[in-house]
Parts: sequence; structure tokens; C-alpha cells
Amino acid sequence: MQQYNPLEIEPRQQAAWEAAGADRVREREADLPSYYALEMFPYPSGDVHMGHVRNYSIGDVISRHKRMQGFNVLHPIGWDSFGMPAENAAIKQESTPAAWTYANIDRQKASLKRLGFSYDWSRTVITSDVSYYHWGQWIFLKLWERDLVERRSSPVNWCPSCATVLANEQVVGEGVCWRCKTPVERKELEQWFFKITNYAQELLDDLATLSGWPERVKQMQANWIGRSTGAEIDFTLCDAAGNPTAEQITVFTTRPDTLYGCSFFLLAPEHPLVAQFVSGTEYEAEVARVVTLAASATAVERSKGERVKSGAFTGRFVINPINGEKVPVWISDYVMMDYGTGAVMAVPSGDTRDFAFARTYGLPIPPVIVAEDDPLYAELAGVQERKLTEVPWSEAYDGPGIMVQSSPFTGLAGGKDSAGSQAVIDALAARGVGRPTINFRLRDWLISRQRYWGNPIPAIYCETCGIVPVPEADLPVVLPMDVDVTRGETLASRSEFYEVNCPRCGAPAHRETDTMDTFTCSSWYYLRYTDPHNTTLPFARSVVDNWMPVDQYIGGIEHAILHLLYSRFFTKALRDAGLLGFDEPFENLLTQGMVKLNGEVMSKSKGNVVAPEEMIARYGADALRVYILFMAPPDKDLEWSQEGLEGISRFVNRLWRSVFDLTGEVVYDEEGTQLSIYDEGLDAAAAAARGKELNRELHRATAKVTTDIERFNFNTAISAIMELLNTTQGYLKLPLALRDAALAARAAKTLVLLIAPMAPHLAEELWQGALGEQGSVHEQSWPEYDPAQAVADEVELAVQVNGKVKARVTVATDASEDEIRSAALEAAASVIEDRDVRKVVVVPGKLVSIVV
RNA sequence: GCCCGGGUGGCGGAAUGGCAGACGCGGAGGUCUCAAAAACCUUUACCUUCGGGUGUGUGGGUUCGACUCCCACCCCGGGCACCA
Repeated sequence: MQQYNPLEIEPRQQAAWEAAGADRVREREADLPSYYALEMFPYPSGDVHMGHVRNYSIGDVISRHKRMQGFNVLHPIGWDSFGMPAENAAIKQESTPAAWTYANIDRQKASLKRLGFSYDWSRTVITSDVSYYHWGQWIFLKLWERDLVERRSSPVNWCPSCATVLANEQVVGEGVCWRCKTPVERKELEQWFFKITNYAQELLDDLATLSGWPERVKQMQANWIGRSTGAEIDFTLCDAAGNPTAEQITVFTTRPDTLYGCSFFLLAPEHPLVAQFVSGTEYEAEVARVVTLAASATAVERSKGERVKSGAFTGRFVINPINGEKVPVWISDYVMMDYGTGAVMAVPSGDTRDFAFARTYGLPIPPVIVAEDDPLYAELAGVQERKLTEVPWSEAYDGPGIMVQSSPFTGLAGGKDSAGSQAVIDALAARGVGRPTINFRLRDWLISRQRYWGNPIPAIYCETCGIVPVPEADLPVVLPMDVDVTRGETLASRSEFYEVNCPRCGAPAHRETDTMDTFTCSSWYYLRYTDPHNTTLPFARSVVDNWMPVDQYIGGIEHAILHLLYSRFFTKALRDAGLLGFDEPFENLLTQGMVKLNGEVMSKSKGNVVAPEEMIARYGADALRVYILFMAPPDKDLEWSQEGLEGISRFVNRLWRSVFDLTGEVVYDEEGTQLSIYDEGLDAAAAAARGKELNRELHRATAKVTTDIERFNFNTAISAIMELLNTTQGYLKLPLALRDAALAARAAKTLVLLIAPMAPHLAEELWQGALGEQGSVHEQSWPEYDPAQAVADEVELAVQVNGKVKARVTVATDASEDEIRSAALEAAASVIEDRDVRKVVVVPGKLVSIVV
């Protein structure tokens, strides 16, 4: 037999699998339990990179392993093919986004096939195909019907480089665009939104049900949703003399318990009341200066907390509803218009920012919450009226404490969600000037993009009817594929697209030219995979409910908020529309780490990529797959090592030779040199011992590989196969005549079956070639093991004296505790000498601990 | 500031509270060869007066026994953040 030659074997096996339809979902075997394994689909931005190889190798091992365990596995693939990069590339290459996109899809598809991933290619979903985005538009209309779509004017994030608006989730780091890293600008624009905030509470609550998700991801989503409990409190405007007007301004606070400490009131510079307040007054100029200052600061500058807070008095006052006090209204740039109500009750003794502001502008800082161990507490405990208007502190205190100087509430516990807070809310609510509220940080999802290469928003603007949804029967709104973005052509310049009659009144109207955020496409593709050829619906409920939720989802941590949050929202919204019957899309989530080179993320712009195609050409797809699974646990970053890949290549070669050798066949290299392991002339006694050892190792390794794959410890699963191979090679040093043929055959089969999910081509070739088995290795049952046979007859125990290993003792595996104890005491006699033995702890199979 | 991860040989990494460093890489020595490659074998935490001693970021603690559990701290990575 010849040496292992992956470059010949792999394409041949791939062709054979494709011809046999090996990776198709087994629809007819509906009695099998189903398993849905999914990896995040690629964006066709160029060639397949190592991150893809890692992501899809992990998914393929899980899929193939589940298949061998008897599941009917759905393992699909597709492309997330709308989006900006296609437009940029088209401009650069004088092409169209469609041409560039589909050429890349073809290239990536060829690479994925070359890697031998077991996808059901008949279910491929490409989001820029009209057969898919048609149903994205249909879903848009369903959401619209359910009042989850809204076009409204709002301050939004604008990326000047991408020339489009962005969702909040797409503004990352210090306020930059997630794709091009350009600082984002704020603009007031009319845009389309999905009302994800309607689901804020459920999206937060259901995180608790996702026990198969990494804690980190759930934490990130919880942070992003940002729920705060507190109250809305109405302050009434008053004149300089303190006489109330009819106008009210409402604030949101998480600390109603501090209301007696409110010594001023703040509005955001953008607050609509500000101009009205100061117009024509002596305060106008200074307020205008601060407003301009705040407006000119970028999001980055404004979010620097340590910056000196600028502010100005508006000349107006409000009445604190709890004590009737007249409080001055200021503006300050640390108050944000888009959180809460854009107005804040400032309590400088209890809030760091309010404290700094009060010190800067000489405003009073009366204490209202004092910790019991604070010296100030002795002075103020039980004091109901305001006695002290200035804290002796150098900073605000925002922790829990006791309420002071707070009239009837004095003495109650203060702090976040405290009894004191509740009491104040109740008192305000009784008078109708306050109410408990929950505030979320999550904003509605801005989904319109001023770009061509996306799913058209199915809406029509009519002068008489206003904004009209495209009737379901008129779908799809087809995106013209040949728009020439290199000459600045847009959808609006295409009259056959743009000009349309109003579906309601028939008058000339025009189409919406904004397209949807690509994240809308990726928010339901996993549903389409279950029923990809449906021409009347995005998916049939009976089918989607059968496969979903996804049993195992695998992808990068960078989608912890974006894609994963949007998909959860879609699932809940579609559930409420009666289209599906489950609450969460992804039952288990594995976030894989990045592939790095010299500590840096591989990227084209850094020029430090290792191309998968090159590695395949040198070592084969199987070696690359095994390597990438072996080098690190899947959720950790992986440092690329060429030597490591060579090591795996040696391992794969050794496995090839050993399997042949186990069948009695010798492997030769091109020059005819024998490569199999040589007979070392061992005797029958050695043969018996090595046979026993090999049998034990077969059971042990099978057990370990099985549990390790189930726990996604692919690196240690491969280690276990390496150990089994090492033991096997020890056995192969026996002369042929002394080998147990049945044992050798079992070892060969086990090696091949265990490596099959990771190195599918190698396993298939050995299964049919070396072992002469019929059918595909990938359709075999996963090997069984017997834990009782995985242990030796005798075991060596360590004997510890006072916690240190001082001796060793070999006992029968099934020896009683008493036997072990006396054997250990005897073995350690010289160490113990004449000291008293106080205690002996026997841990069977492990060690004996003696305390003297 | 708040919240998550993580710190183990020269390197990647193993260890349900039970012999730290599995497995692999790299290194050293050897077999084969005219030679080399490949393959195979041996060896490889550190110190040592060869008795032994020390070692999983630091300092404490619990335990017969701690990389693992508890407390405090240091460092690295990530998320959120003038969020009221």
C-alpha cells in the first residue's frame, strides 16, 4: 500500500459523497430524532479564511458525530450576501455588487466543498436571491401589521463614510461605525424602525432560560438591554416667585429616595423646552453658548466622563413635588436627550456628576442618604427638617444608607430599589405626581439604509394616501441587479423601480428607495433552512416547529449583541404573529475564539493571513481540520503555528500507516522503503501484556472521545486518539504471528470511527480501502465502550505522608480499602518511622493519604 | 466606575478537591543512511551538596490533600458607560 496522499483521496471522496447525496437531510427517516446543527453563515466578502475553517470544522464534527449517534441531522449553509462591502468592491473593480457577490459565493462554495463539510447543499440559502428576500419583505409586512414597524423622525447615527444611517448596535467602541470605524455623527432624520423595545423585558427575562449559552454573551445582552427600575416624577414649572404654572416636566430617576436632596434641575441641551425658556432673556447668550458647545462635541468627546461639566442657568424654576421647594432649572451637556426623558432631578449629595456640577456652579449639596458608619449619621439621624445644606464630603455617596432630612421618610432605608424609594413613589403616586417606571437602555432598531445593495423596503409614498405598504400579492419588490453604482446610479434613478402607482388610490406614486439593514436578512435565515423551497410562505409552521430551535449554534463572539439579539427579537415577533411556536431560536450557543498570528487577528489589511487553500494544498483538508480543532479549546483564541500543523500532518500519516499495519499490510513510500513499524522480536508474554493494554486503551479512548466531543473539548478528544494511536504502535511492534487478529481489527476500526468526524476523507478511505468495509464510515454507528474494561487489573497508588508523596504501592484494582491501607502503611513504614499514625484517607484508584 | 472572561514549562495547552504539566510543538541524544529527508527509539518544569527541596500571578484561609473552593490584591483581554 502507498503512503497517505490526501490530495488524491479528498477530491475523490468528495465527489463520491456528492454523487451519493450523503449529506442530505434524511427526510424519509422521520422516526429518527432530529438535530439541528448550525454555524453562522458567511458573508461573501472574499475567500474563505481560517476563522471560517474553524467555525465550520467545529460544526462539522458535531454534525457528523450526531449523525453517527443516530440523529437525523440538519446541517445547512448559505450566504449573507447583501451589504456595503459589495458596493464598495463594485466601485473599486468597475463591476456590479451582484457580479462581485456571486463570484465570491462561487469561490467560497468551492473552498467549503474542498474542506469536506457535510452540508446539505440542496438547502443553500442566499439572502440576495429573490426567492429569499421576497419573504424578508413578507415578514416586514407582517411586522408592520402588528405595529412593530414605524417610520419616524429621530436623532440617529450617521456614518459619513458609508453614507447611511446605522442602528445603535452598529455603533461600536468609542462611537465608531462597526464596518469602517469612522466616527459616527448624530442627525435628526426620518427613518424606519423595528420596535424591538416592545420586547425589551422578554428579551431580558428569557436570557435566564438560555442555560446553553455562555454566561458572557448573556451578560453582554443584559448590559445592552440595560433595565433600570425607578420612577417618573412630575415637576411643575413655576415663576420666579414660586407660583406654579400649568406646565410640567417629568424626570426619570432610579433613586426616588433622594428626592429631598434635589437642589437643582437639569435639561439636556437639545431639550425642546430650552430655547423656549431662554428666548429673549438675559440667559439666552450663555445657554446658547453651552448648547453650541455640546452640539459640536462628537459622541466620543461628550462621553468622556472626566471632562469638566459645562452648564448654564435657564432663568426658570420648577417645584419639587415632594416638599414644594423651588428649584432652579439648568442645562448641562451630561444630560442625554435620548435616555429617560432628557430631564434630570439633580441630587448632588448622591450622584457623582451632580456633585461635580454643584461644586463647579456653587449649588447647595444637602445630604439625604447617610451610611450608618458615617460620622455625619450621628449628627443627622432622625432629623426631619433640613438642617444642613452642604455635605462635608469630598465626593457624592451613592450607596445604601438611612434617609435623613427627608420629613416623614426620615429613618427609612435608602438606596437603589429600597424601602425608602418605594415609600416616596407611593406618596407621589397617591397625589398623581409620580409613578413607578422601568427604563431600558435598548433603543428601537433602525433598519433603513440609504444603500442600493439590500432588500428593498416594501413601501410606497403616495401624495394623498401617505406611506402605503406594498400589498402582499405584489411581492416581491425586485431589486434591479444591474444598478451601476460606479456611476453613482441609485434606485431612485431607475424609473421602472421608482415610479409606481399607489396601491390604494392608483395615483402616481413612488417607491421607498431605502433598503433594509442586512441584519434583517440574517435574523431569520435559520428558519428558512428548515423549509428552503417553500414558494407560498417563508416557512411552514409545522416544518419549522419540528426542527427548531437550533440545537447547537456556533459562531463568533462579535455577534454577541447584534445578530443574536435581533434573531431573538424576530423569533418572538414571529411567534406572536402565529408563524412559529417557540420562544428562543438557539438552544445552545458556542462562541468560537479567533485565529491569530503572532497575537494579532488575521486580516487582509494587516497582511498577516494564512490562506486555507495553501494549507490544504500542502497538507490536505483533513490535516487542517484536525489541526484547527486540536490547537486550542474552541471558545479560546487560537495562535497559528505552522509547526503545529506539520505535527498534525505527521499524526494523520501515522494513523494511516498504523491502520494498514493492523490489517497486516505494510505501507511503503515512493522509494519503496517500508514505513510501517518494525517487529521488535517480542515474546508471547509481552504479546499478552500489550494485547491487554491495547484492549484497555480502546475502551478508555472511546469513552474519552465520546464525552469530549459532547462537551466540545475537541482538543482533548484528539489527544485521546493520539494516545490510542501511541498504544497501538506499541502493539504493532509484536511479530505478526503473535498479534491477535480480532483485536488488531477492532483497534483499526475504532481508530477510523473515532477520527471520522474530524478527518472524514481519511476515515472513509481507510474504512473502505484498508478495512474493506462496505458503505460509508459516516453512516456507521458511533463505537460503544465498556467502562469496566477501561481499567487495568492492578493500579499504582501514590502514598502521601502529611500531604507529600513519599512512596508508591501497587494493588489490585478491586482491592478493599483495608487491603490498600495496610499495603500503603507498609510501603511508607520507613518514612513514618515511629511517629503515630493519626489518620489514613484511602481514595481507591488514586492515592492513600497518611497523617502522622 | 459597573459587569464578564483569563493568568500553569521554551510554546499551544491537560488535569469530577486526589501523583501538576496529558497530548502536541520546540530542544537534546540515538537508530537507519555515503549523506540528508522521512520514519523509529530515548530524553526534556526548576534547583540540588543527589538525601532531597521548590513549583500553577501575589498574600492569606478551608482541607488529610488546593491549579481547582473561600477572602483580599496584582496583571492581561473583553463588554457597558456622564444611563440619571
